[in-house]
Amino acid sequence: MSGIIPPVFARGVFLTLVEADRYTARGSSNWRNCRRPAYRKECDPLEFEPLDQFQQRRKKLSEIEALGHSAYPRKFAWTHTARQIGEQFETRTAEQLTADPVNVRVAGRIIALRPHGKAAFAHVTGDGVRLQLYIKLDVVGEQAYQLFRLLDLGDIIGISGHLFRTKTNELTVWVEKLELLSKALLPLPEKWHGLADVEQRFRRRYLDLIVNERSREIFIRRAQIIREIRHFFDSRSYLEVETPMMHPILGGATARPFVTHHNTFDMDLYLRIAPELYLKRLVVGGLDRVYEINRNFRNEGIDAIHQPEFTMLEFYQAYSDYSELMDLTEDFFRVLAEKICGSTKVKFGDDEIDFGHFERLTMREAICKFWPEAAAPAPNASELAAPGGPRTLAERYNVFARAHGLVPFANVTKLSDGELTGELFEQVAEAHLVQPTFIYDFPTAISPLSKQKPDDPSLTERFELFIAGMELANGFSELNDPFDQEGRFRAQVEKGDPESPKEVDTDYIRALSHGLPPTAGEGVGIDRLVMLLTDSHAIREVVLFPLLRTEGGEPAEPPAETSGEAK
RNA sequence: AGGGGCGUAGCUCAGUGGUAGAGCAGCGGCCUUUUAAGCCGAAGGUCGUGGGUUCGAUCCCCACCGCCCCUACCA
Repeated sequence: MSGIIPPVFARGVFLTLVEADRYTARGSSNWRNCRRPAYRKECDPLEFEPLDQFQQRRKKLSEIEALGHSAYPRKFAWTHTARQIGEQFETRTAEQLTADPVNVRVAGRIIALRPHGKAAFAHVTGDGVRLQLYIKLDVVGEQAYQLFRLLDLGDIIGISGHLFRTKTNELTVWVEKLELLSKALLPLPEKWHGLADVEQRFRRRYLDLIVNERSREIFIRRAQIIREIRHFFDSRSYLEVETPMMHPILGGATARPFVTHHNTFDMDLYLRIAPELYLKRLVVGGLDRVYEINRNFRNEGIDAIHQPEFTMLEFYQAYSDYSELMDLTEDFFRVLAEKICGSTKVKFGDDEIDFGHFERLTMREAICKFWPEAAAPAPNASELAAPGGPRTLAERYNVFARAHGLVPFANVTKLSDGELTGELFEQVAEAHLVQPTFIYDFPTAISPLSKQKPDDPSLTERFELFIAGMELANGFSELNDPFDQEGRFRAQVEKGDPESPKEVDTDYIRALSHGLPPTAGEGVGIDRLVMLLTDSHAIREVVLFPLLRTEGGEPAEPPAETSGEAK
């Protein structure tokens, strides 16, 4: 999105540039192509801070062209990456490298320069690995050495040469030929401390990735995790599918949506808050096992474990119920931990998460188990199950909360027993669930899409998996009775909350009326899973470009259609 | 949304009610096995933005912008 220099114009500058102001000539219709941040009032010539260094490097670029080198050549035929050189030749001794020379062509970004007059050392990175180069005037020749002198930290170069070992025994390329592959007009962050400012790390993620190895590793590992997820489900005969991200009717979760608009249909659409209802339509359609790795959008708060757009895995399997899914989920997490981290025991902050052992507690058991001592007496499960029991306990909890400066429940009288049970669980138990724990048998009142338990209609066959105090997964035996489903949808609409659906998704009810097999389905928060497996404690560390407010203070203007013709 | 913290050179950070400092990067010079290379020299700043108090504000006060933390919201 940064400025694009029209080639003709750029060429003219490179050939004629002596003073910087030649370059800043404006008014050319070519500038119509110049995309700039919306908060900038006019289309300035391509220039960025630090201006002195930007201009300095631009000057060098024109000098490089004057030497006859292409500024931005098309390609470079490499034989090895920096990583491959390390992997393949690290064991070769200096004698072996002399006796049996290894020739390489390798490309990378310059990250360190140590010139010594007529020779120099440099480090480049390629594929995340550092590689040292040694460049000597009397080896590469006057012309190439002149080019080398015009290079800066951040430039991308390609070299050819052979491997040798220096006095300090570092595997190094003895450079014979050198070419510039891309000039960096802006400097890299400081070489010892890198880019530490969190805001800048997210806004300029490209710099973060160059400079902070941990950041790079997180996203490589994230990709491995996604790959293993696909492997896990593909090998179990699941079909990967893609369902719409723009929904005419809200559904599949309780959340506040983003709204967008389709012009031709003149139709408002919601960005999906969950793919659930579409995936179950597919099971109706005979795709008995489906999964989708999907982006969801929820217009809600942002904190260490919430982003407005986040990635979920959802999968559905016909002829199963939630207890089978809990077993599958244990396998899933254990396999991922082993494959990604090499062990079922994974360090997460001060904790060691053991993916080899999962606890299972009903929601009512969890409330009883973690009931605060100061709010004694602890309830028992039958107290929670009794009509009005959760309300009595919520009131008891509120007495305790007010006495201890905690936030009491606001709407004890308005909420149902089921809703209060959910609230109690969240307040009392959730934060304690560090080791993998399934909480199961959720109240029906907070589970509009799950099937009730045969022996207790106040509860559903639903579970959530908690690890490190975070909700990681949510699964249930899918409600497939269309009459029951319609009734629960209507109840949601009648509630009229901002998070509730505004209308009943009758097509989904119609789909159920064609017959959904007994099906179990589950969603897994991929961002949170990546957090766990990379020891990251903020979701934005595992999302490449987390949402930040627009830089520059002024709200971004929509791009004007006529801006190109305005002059 | 409420409370707290932060914003100083491109980067990482010091600092003070009296016109601002270091290291790295950059610039000029020296240097043919260094690796935080070294040595010499010069430069670089509307101290987030806008108001106010003051003889004088980067510092004190207010508002705004952005980021972080806590709380709230959040299946």
